[in-house]
Amino acid sequence: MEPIDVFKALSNKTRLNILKWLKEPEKHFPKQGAHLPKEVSYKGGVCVGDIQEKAEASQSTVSHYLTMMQKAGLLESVRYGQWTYYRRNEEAIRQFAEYLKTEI
Amino acid sequence: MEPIDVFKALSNKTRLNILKWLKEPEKHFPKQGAHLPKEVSYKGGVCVGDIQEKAEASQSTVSHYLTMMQKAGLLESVRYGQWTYYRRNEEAIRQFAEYLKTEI
DNA sequence: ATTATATATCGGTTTTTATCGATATGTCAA
DNA sequence: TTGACATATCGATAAAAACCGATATATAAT
Repeated sequence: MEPIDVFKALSNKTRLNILKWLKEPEKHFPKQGAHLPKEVSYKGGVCVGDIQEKAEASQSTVSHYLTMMQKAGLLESVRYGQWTYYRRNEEAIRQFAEYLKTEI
Repeated sequence: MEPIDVFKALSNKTRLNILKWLKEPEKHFPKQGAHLPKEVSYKGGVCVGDIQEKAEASQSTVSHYLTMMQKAGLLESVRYGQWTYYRRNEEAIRQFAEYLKTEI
């Protein structure tokens, strides 16, 4: 987890919003998990399409954002069928907050 | 203090270094305060020239960096004669770390 | 097999950021 | 008041990021 990459990922309004939205997925993405059979639930995960709809940017842009945030360590993902579900990587985020507090 | 501006300011290696160096000015800037009469000491402040030397970038670039970091709220400055001294704005940095921990 | 759907990747254009040298501004010393 | 120095700002170019539509890939349904 490179701090610089995390700072870059967070220095964009839409990406910052995505991270915040994913704190309360059920609140911001009402139809969350609609495509998932219950036995494969991925807690807190939201599919790209739902995020795109809310973010109001093109499909390719949002896909790119999510990849970038994942590479930075802020998100993790799982693919179920044709959907990719993204959710926060809470442990990495916690570590980053800790890094900021002590090292910066 | 706009979080986005802070993230942008921190998403550059040199700027991030400057912020870290200023945590221990006496360690990283040996001749710190050399131009200052003792009665006007500005605790933790380092002049632009010393920072530039250490940062190994042009004078205009470093000056620009410092201005940007100040606008973001990470630094504060005072002018003494022909020198501008910059130091960390610890309270703002603490607030930002707190924001990150609770809001992000 | 074909079609439909979701997501990822590609290629290109526009916008922003990085970075420098040159110049302006402000201060000090002779 | 002239000259030297520190810093800030300007103007320009180069590099990187943003962003989109088009296309590729993977899965699912018919």
